[in-house]
Amino acid sequence: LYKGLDIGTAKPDKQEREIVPHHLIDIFEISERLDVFRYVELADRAICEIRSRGHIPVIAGGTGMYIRALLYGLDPLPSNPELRTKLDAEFDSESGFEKLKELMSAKDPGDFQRWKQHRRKLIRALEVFEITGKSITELQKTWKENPSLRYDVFAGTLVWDREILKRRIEIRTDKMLRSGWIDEAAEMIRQGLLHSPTAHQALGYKIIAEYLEGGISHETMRTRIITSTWQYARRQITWFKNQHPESVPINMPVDMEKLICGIRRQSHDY
RNA sequence: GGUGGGGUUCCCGAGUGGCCAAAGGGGGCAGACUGUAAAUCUGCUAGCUAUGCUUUCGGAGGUUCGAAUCCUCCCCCCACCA
Repeated sequence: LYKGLDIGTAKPDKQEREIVPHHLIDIFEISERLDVFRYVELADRAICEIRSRGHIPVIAGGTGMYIRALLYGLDPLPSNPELRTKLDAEFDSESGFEKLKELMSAKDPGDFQRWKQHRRKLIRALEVFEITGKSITELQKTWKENPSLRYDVFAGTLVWDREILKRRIEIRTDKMLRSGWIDEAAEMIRQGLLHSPTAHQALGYKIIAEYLEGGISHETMRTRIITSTWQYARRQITWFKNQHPESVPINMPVDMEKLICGIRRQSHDY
């Protein structure tokens, strides 16, 4: 989605994009704040446009929450950017967290119990509570109790053998570092990546920043990127295993045929 | 060769007689997840025929009712001196 984070987020390159047109790439500046809701709006629009041309859209990516939100929808929870900015300023810090807990345990004990260790979720719950006077848990019930797919999809979760996956992450990291990731990161940091609202969360850039400041060696940086990527991959495994009943496992690389057949079937349905 | 410091559970690292299968961190494993999600958070992490037992704190002995902790010898590592 973000401009500039080409190597670090492993964007498809020019050649790949000539073969398969990609959407929603480079549509945000790193200084922009992004969230699931906006993503779903944009993805819906892109899907609609692709289908209107008689083509089959393929949703690819590892951001579980975004994909689930696209496929199952979001409950109509309100948001208020100004209020949120205010709440963040007040509570999104070590010291603010204690105040937040006190406030929420008084105002909204249910959500407080649910998220008492989780600063961000508690702030979001407070935001919703301030706007609606209701607990976010209460308002999320529609999705929880009656999840239904918004699109007729064939969904597959790519599953690699763990040892092979680890090895692939290592190879991928080295490849990215050799392709100039460090220079890219330096440039992005110069443009304010570390203080960006959401883009700074892209994996690896903060670790590279530490290396550039001389805090850690090249090898330590490399190892940490590999470890974080691996941990992220594990979170993805958990997510897609438990949050996507519609998805079938595609054992890589042997089940590629299954994936292709699934996509073909969709195209016949059109 | 001499002096000083050190060897702790997968790793780093605390523990200097009982409350120690051993703090804390890392890693690993499992899980959560509705507007910052490549983020954030939670639980478990010696073994077993488990409210107890067995093995574990460099190795071998010893002191003690009781040792990761004290003593002796040995093996390795680091720093400084030569």
